[in-house]
Amino acid sequence: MPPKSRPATLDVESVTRWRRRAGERPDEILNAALDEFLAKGFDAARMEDIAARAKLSKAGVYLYFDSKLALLQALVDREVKPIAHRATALMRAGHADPIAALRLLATFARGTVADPRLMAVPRLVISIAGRFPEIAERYRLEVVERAIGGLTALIAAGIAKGDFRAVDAGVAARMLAGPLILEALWRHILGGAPLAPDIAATAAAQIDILLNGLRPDARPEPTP
Amino acid sequence: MPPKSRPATLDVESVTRWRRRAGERPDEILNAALDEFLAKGFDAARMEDIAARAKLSKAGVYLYFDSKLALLQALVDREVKPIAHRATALMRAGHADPIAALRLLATFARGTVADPRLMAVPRLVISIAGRFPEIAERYRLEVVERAIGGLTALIAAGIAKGDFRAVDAGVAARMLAGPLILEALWRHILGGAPLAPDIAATAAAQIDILLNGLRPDARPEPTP
DNA sequence: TGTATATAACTGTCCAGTCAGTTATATACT
DNA sequence: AGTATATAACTGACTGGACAGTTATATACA
Repeated sequence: MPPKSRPATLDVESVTRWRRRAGERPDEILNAALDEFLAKGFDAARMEDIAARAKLSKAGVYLYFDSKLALLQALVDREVKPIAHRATALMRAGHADPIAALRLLATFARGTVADPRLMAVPRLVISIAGRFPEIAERYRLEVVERAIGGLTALIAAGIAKGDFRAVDAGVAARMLAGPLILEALWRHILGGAPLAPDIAATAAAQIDILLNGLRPDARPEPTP
Repeated sequence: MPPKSRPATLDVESVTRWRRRAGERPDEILNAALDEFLAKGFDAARMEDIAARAKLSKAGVYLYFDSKLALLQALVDREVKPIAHRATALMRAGHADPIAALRLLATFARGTVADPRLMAVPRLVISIAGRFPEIAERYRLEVVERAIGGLTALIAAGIAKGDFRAVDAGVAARMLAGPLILEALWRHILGGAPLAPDIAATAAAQIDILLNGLRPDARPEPTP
């Protein structure tokens, strides 16, 4: 070993120390921020801890993001785009056979909702919604509104096609989505054990009730 | 102007200034705290502002509550007790005629969910759940778990009585409750316009689909 | 006079954001 | 190739303000 005066740790790390070009940094910082925000909440999360998690100094974070709030906004933006597209595409593809599409969706969506990693940003958005209504609204418009809208369109297509009787498509859509939201709230926010451990069975049970409720030959409830 | 050194406001208020006995204070402070917590979030809410809203000095608040966190806990406690009782009682009463009870519940619950005042504490709990899991868990156990449990029991009673076919009662319960949670999340947390402006009609549409789905003569979906 | 109720003023700590300076990589020039 | 210069990536140390919680003091009333 050459008689270098540098500390040993530097020798070990020095190979990769500056090789990392800036391109990857923002994402690393955002991941760190998400973890800290979820663990401590937006206000209680410290920029220094976020930086440390991203293996950076606090000042380093400010080279990429103007402020703590900018970090939050970038975080939501990053997740919003892909989800919205995926959801709408999936549902548009199902218009040909709405019944099959609903069956597929119910299982697929339940799997999504059970995954803590995928639920991280929604959780964050909900927790900060009171303080930053613009962020919450953006999320609602880009994600929730699209999802419910697509689902409603799918059921409306089923009604037009004669697969379902003429119920309020929006209400039916929310009878599919609502229980999923409830499950997500329960598990990931209120910290409960899964309400429905068997994803496939639960999805099947739900779709069974829903499809029977939508059946063309069912007689509508008399409104007393 | 008389050469009094006291500020004028004191003279005006002094008549009633000390008359207020301690009994009412805690509630006033809790109401003020709830408002501030909802407006700014738990961390950003300032004890001084809470005190001012309750027409007290900051130190005054500390005569009744030990800390900011104690305020939060007291707030949740205050709301938890009555709600849990009311909900279970309502549902137990309906076991004789589950169908009628579900119809009633759907409309009643939709009205509840539409009321911002009643949704204030749930909103707060959700927003702080990440930071204070014990509070969230307590709320889940005392309120959400009881509500879902009662609803499930009601539907199970309907199945036993022959009003409904033998579906998974828990799933059916969540198909009633889920859309309500979705509506609440939408309106009160994500700041959307009401998804369903006409409460009665929406409740009717939902119960129509659900009851048809539960009908004893419906044929169960084949699970492919 | 004593006790309960209240407050103004204070203290100690915490942390977002800044800045002056350092180290690694890239480029220009010989 | 080697050396000088520029610039990108990064950091340690600091500041200024905010705010939870405390203390010393005042008022009301029995």
